Amino acid sequence: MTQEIGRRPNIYDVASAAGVSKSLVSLVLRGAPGVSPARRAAVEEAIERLNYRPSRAAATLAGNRSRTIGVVLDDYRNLWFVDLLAGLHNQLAPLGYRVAVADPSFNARLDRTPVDGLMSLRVDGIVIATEPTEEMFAAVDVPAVVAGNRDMAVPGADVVANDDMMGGRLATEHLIGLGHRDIGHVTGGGGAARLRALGYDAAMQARGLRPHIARGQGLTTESDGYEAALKLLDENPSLTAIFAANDTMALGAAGAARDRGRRIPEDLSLIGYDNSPLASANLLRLTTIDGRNAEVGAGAARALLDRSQDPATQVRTVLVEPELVIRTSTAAR
Amino acid sequence: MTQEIGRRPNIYDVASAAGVSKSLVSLVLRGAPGVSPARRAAVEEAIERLNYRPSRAAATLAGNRSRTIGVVLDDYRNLWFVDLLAGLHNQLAPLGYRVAVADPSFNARLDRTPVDGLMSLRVDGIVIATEPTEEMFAAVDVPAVVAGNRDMAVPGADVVANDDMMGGRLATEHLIGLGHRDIGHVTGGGGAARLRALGYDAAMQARGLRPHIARGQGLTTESDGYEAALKLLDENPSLTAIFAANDTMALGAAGAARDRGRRIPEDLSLIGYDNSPLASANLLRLTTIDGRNAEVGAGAARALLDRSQDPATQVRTVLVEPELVIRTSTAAR
DNA sequence: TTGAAAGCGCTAACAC
DNA sequence: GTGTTAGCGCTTTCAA
Repeated sequence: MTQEIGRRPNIYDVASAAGVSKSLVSLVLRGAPGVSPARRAAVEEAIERLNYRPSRAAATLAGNRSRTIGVVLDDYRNLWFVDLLAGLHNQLAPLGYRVAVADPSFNARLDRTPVDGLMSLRVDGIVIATEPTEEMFAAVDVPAVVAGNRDMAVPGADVVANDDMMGGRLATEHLIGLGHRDIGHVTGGGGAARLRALGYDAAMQARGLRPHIARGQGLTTESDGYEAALKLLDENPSLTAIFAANDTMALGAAGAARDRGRRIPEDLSLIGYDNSPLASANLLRLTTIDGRNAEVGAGAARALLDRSQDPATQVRTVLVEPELVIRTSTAAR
Repeated sequence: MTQEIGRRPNIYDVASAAGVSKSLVSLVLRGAPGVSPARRAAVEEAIERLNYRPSRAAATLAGNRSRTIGVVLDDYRNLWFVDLLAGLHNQLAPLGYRVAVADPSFNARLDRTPVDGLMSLRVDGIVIATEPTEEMFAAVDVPAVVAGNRDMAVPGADVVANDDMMGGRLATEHLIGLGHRDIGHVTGGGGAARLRALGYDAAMQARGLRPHIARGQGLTTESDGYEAALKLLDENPSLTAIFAANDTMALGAAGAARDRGRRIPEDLSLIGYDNSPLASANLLRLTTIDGRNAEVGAGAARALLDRSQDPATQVRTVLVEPELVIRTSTAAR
């Protein structure tokens, strides 16, 4: 053991411990074919014995690519992204790619936008899972895909999303199918909510029903849902059903219903959107629309890989079909 | 503009565009003092014009440190970590450090443990915000701190946590103070839950009250809380209050109460733990214990910085005092 | 199938 | 206050 104490082993240490050259070690690390089993075993044994971990910094620098995909997230509090990340990871991990998450609220002050941090990491692609800003996409110069429907288009970026308008229609038609006629909608800010509201509106109009839409002060939080639902219930006492733009707002709406003495589903049917962990909670057992975010994530990964192979690919939009998930927060009138 | 198209600008490009040497650029990047205002402005202008983003890979490799702190997270679904990250970030960002998150469920298959990935990133320190495993801390060779109380101790790592036992006592004493005598506790797996249960037990014993503890099949999820609370309510119909080991389990308990026809707080008082976003939802308005996770995060950051300055520092445990947050899920008997 | 050697873009120590 | 230079630990030709 000639290795100094305290120094981290590097590829040379492994190579000499295994009695091979460092290129050979590099090949083994990347699982390249055509390395003799004996040498491969020797290298693996040396890696294990020295507790060697390759430096990603060196690999990124030398290879001029990080094998990392960056994801720009909105807010950890809204759980819709969990399946998105899982879907991304499932596609990407087998190819040796990693996922790095950037939250706009963190690492601020170090970078002007979360994208800056990812560019400094030399990510090979970016998934924008938030409402994009001009500043943000000005900084991007790798393949990018926008996950989810947004108000603003990012030039040159593919879009992979669930079909929010169809989802809004599905939700509304479910309520209509249960016999409801006075159906309110609780909406918020952002492209997805806008489309869900359009779907709601289309379904109502198609049946000649009058739409009732309300929104809170902010975006799509629980308290926005609460506020908006109160407004709806107070202005339209005959309402028998509410469609909330997402599960978090539906939680708020459930609070409003409770505060107005309306039982769910006996007095008021409630449907959400996202099929987040919240929806399956026993207190809510919320009927909701599943945007199939894992498939959105997988689609985003594929779009990124396609585009990095051929940057000139036509920009496209991929829409995943949402599904109705029936629980017990909705009932026949 | 002699720069090739397509190539990313590097520090040389900036230097020559600004008419200075590359060390000067490096100094400006790190905000070093003692650079003349004129040259600093020239460098900043060049950075802006070329849209230059320094390569973190190169900086890490050359500087032999990444200025990044790694955080190992449990599960995105449980929101207790949100404030922890904020606290970490607030301490670290002014010093130019970044935070990288590793989720055990992601990036699996690439690494044996999430720690491997962070070591490959050459993080300067690690915050373990999950139940540690032997495999995990065998791989760590940078300063480490465990955030939160855990079953297993990590040798050489500081611990920063809220005082879960005191919190358990606080919660229980709040209920006792409201006149409750038949108080049940819903618990789960992990070190924090164990200590919270001890606090509950101590408070009950101190008043000569008989403890009733139940747990679900799994760890500390909503459905575990639901199951355990059902058990509690069915076996002890005289129960007038429940203390749940965290807010997520409290949500489950609220579902169980509803299913057994118990109104909160009229028929049953309910208290949670964590003061997560869930607790402030209007449907719950949950009285809870605030573990002050932002301060835990800040403490973890300080512990890491202290230890990297002097690795021989005595290992210590820092306990943050939890606080009772009263909402309307608890009421006098 | 394996080895040698040239960088990748930066930091830090030192010289001026 | 500013410039020069030697690596950091890898990947990637290219040759053997």
